Amino acid sequence: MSTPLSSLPRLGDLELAVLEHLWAKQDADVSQVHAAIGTRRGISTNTVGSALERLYKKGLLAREKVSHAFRYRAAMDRETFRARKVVEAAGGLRALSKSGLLAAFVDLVADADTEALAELERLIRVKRREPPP
Amino acid sequence: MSTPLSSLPRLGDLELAVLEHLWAKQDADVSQVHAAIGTRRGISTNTVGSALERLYKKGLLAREKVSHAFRYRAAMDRETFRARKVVEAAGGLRALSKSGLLAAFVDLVADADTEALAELERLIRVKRREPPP
DNA sequence: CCAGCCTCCGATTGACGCTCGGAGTTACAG
DNA sequence: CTGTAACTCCGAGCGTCAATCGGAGGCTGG
Repeated sequence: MSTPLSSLPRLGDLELAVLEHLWAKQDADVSQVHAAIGTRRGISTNTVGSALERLYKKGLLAREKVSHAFRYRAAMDRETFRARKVVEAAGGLRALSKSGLLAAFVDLVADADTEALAELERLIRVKRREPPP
Repeated sequence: MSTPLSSLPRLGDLELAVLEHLWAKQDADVSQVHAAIGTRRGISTNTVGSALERLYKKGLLAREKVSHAFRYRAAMDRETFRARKVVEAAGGLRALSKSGLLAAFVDLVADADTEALAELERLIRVKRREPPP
């Protein structure tokens, strides 16, 4: 097990939107994030700043002082974040492998999209060919 | 798509424990659930009853009057519930199939458990052999 | 018919996100 | 070097939601 997988904190709507923006833009400061998603919501710059700071304290963002303002970026990429969420929702990796959940998961993916199933299979084949570290 | 996927309500700790108990025991009334998980927590029977009722109103439990007390049982099985949670966490089936999420998911499973990966592969092969309905 | 158990409403508490103002700090211009 | 403007962050108020439990009212069984 390479990742300890400390559980992800619960996120609100604004926090999610902010995170999404940073995944798209790579990095941004408070006013840029506010311009992108705060104006549309009619909220103040401070509110956006609070969300950024909350996310930073939760370890989901990294930041760096540039002149007198912080520049924020996501601490993990979007796919890793979502994948962790998925594992959490499943009740942990142990639950994933031991219960019938994998089967239920495959059912869902299959129902949605046959191509996704093929892609999943391909990914696994590639993965299994990798030598275990 | 077989599942309509109306989003699952947020559940608290007690509600989760109650649901877990009902998955294990099939069905139970308030005092049985309280005896099983309420006593350990030092909470009153009423509190457990409230949790049961909340879950019922959320549509996660079904119930049936037996004499003057309700008998509760889970409205969906554990695997279905978790699988829905997983889809929700992924941001919908669409996100699951279209983004790199599948790859990240495979990475996580692979890191944790090589056997799970093999099982996943087997499940997919079986699934792909099935004629699409 | 009535004592007793059960259900369910309502009140309270606590956690947490959203929201923003204001205090304190820092950078840059003049 | 000093003032102004911008930025950070604390704290307070509000809303939501789960947990908790008491009490009112209903239904059962004796």
